[in-house]
Amino acid sequence: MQNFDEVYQVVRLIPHGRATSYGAIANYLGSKGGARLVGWAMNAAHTKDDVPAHRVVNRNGVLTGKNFFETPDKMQQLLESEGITIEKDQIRDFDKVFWDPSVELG
DNA sequence: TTCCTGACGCTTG
DNA sequence: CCAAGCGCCAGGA
Repeated sequence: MQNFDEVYQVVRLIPHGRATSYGAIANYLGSKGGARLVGWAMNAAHTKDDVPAHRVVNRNGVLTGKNFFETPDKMQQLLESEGITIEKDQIRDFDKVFWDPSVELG
């Protein structure tokens, strides 16, 4: 879906070592479909390897979709590989690594 | 074709 | 402050 494509575009623009939330993307796209559809888009994006879905978490910074990866630890592993610290499946200092598309992209 | 569920988030009780 | 419900769109049965 085209809506999903926009989501992929935003997710792809997430800088290395940063993370954003489903709601932030939904908000940037004008709440199109809401945060849920962003997560759903990630599911479709799962087939695409160009979309770093591991950099997308919920507004709490929790790795809710980690279970959807090849391995539940894969998401955390990728994030830690980028310098992001994970504490109990949650990003530490999420406010610091948080990447708001509506702010960064304008 | 219709109903239900889903990687979420906000508002209300 | 904590818990529950509703709303968003799309896809599968």
